[in-house]
Amino acid sequence: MTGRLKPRLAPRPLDPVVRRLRTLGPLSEAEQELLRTLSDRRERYTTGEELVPEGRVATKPRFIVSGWACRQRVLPDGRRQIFQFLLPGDGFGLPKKPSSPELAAVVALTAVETVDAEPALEAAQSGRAPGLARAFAGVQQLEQGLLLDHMVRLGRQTAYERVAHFLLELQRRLEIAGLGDSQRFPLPLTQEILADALGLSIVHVNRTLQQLRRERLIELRSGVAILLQPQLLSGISDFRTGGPHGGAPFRRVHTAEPA
Amino acid sequence: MTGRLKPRLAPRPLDPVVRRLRTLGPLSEAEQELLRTLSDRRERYTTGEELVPEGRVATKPRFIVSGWACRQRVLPDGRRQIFQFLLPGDGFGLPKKPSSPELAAVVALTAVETVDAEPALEAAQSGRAPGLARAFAGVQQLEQGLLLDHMVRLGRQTAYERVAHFLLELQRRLEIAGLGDSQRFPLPLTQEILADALGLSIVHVNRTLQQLRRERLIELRSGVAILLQPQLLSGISDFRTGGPHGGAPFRRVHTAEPA
DNA sequence: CGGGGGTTTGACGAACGTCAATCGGGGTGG
DNA sequence: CCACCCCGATTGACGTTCGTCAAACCCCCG
Repeated sequence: MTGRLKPRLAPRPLDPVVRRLRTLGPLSEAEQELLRTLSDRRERYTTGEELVPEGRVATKPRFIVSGWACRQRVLPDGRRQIFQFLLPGDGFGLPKKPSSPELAAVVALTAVETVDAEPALEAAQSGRAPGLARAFAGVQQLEQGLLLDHMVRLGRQTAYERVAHFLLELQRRLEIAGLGDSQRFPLPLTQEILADALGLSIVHVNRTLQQLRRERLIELRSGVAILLQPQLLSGISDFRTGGPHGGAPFRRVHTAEPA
Repeated sequence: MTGRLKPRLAPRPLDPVVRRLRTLGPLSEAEQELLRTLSDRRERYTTGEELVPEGRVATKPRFIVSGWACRQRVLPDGRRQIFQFLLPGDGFGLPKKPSSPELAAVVALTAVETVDAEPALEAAQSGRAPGLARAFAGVQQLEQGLLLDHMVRLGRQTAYERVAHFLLELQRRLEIAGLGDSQRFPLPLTQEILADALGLSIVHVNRTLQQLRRERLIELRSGVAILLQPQLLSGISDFRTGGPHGGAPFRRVHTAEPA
C-alpha cells in the first residue's frame, strides 16, 4: 500500500461523485442534493479486497468516494489483466442486464469507500432526474472510450508508448475529479499493478519508467506522479484529449486503403 | 475479397438478426415480425468502405444482414487496432448518447448489407416490445464480454493462445448466427486483418496459423476454417463458453493475494 | 536489529517484428 | 485458351522488444 490516503475529515465526502457527473452535463440543485444524500450504506474495503466477484449475478450499483479500485480478470494460471481503474467519483455495476453474471471482478487497490448508487440510478431511469440520466449516459460513453484507448495501448503500442499514454489518461481523469492538477497527481499503484494493466512484466515496467525519468519526462516519488513535459508525452503516445481521433502526421506503408 | 459470399436469393434475409436476438430471450410473434419488416432502407457496401467514420456524431442504429465488418481505430502512423468483428445479425450504433462522437470507425471487411434498426430500437425503448428490450440489453452485455475477452487476449496471452481463443470465439458466434457448425465456419479475413485484431504482425500470424495446422488443430482453406480439435484449442487458450470464469488448474507464483 | 514487500539491476533467452524475396491462385486482357 | 498481374500467403534471415530468473537493494515497521 503506497498511496498514503489520509482518512481526511472530509467536509463533503461525496464531492468527487458530484464533480464527476457535473462534467457530463448540468445537474439541478435537487439532483446534486440527491447525490449528497447517498452517504448511507457506506462500505469500506481494504487493499486487495474484492468488491465484486467475477461471474456471480450482478451486484447493486455503487459509487467510489475514496480510494482506487480496478476491474480485472485472472486467468487460471495466475496471469491477470486489469481492464479499468476506478477512481473516486467513478461508479460500478451501474447499467446492466438484471440477472447477468459479472464480466469482471472489482478489486480494491487501496483502502476504498463506496456508497449505494441505487437511488440516483433509479431517479435517472424513472425520468425524475433527466440531468442525472444524461450524466450516466455520458459516463458510459466515456468509459467505453477509455476501454478502447486501453485496447489500442495493449494491441498496438510499445511499452514506452503505453506507459506515457496511460499516465496522461490518469492525469486527465484525476484532474477532472479534483484530485490532481495539470501535472501532478497521486499514483498509489505498485509496478506490478501497472504491469497487469499495461500487459507488461514488472521488470519491463520498471525499466520503462526509468527511461521516462532519465529523459526528464516524468517524476515518481512516494505515490505521486509528476508529468514534467505533458506535451512531449502526448506526442510520444498519440494521446488525444477527447476530440476527434486520428490526425495524420505520417503514415505507414503496409495498411493501404482499398479506396 | 476472399469470403465468397454469394448474393443468395435469400428467402428471409433478416434471419440472422431474428436468430441472433432470439438467443437472448423469447421474442413475441409481433416482435419477430417487426424485425423482418426492417428490410427497407437497405444499404450495400463493398470491401474497405467505411460504414461509420470515427469521431463524427453518432449515426443511426443498423443491423448487418450479410457480410463482415469491424470496429477499429487507426493511429496516425498507420497502425490499426480492430476492436470487434460485426457478423450477420449484429448491430452497430445501437445504444448511445445522442450527440456524442463515434468512438471507433466501422469498416466493411467483405461486401456488406445493412438495414435500418431504428424502428426495432424505438419499439424496445418505448416499452412496446419488452422482449426486444431484453434482447438488446443482452446484446450489449455480450458485446461487453467479448471486448473484455479481446482485451485479455491482447494483454495477457501469447500469439498461439490468442489465435486459438479467437477462432473459438468466431466458431461459437457463427454457429449461433446459423452460419457455421460446431467445427466449420466461413473465415473471410486476410492475415493482415487477423494481425490487426490480435495485435500481431502479419508474418507472426502466418507462422502461428501454420503451427496450429502442423499440430492438426485447425484447417484453413479458401475462406473456410475448420477446428479439428476444439477441446484442445479450448485448453490451450483458456476459452470459456460463457459460464463463470476462472477455474484454477494451476497457479503462478508472482500474483500473491494479500488476503 | 530483522523482516517483508516493493523496486532496481544484470544476464540471458524466448517471443515477436522487420525486411525482403518468393510463391500461388484467381482474375483479366489479349 | 493463355500469358500476365496483383494481392495475399509463405519463407528465411536477422534484429529488437520484452520476459524470466535471480540477486541485491531500499525503505518503512515492528
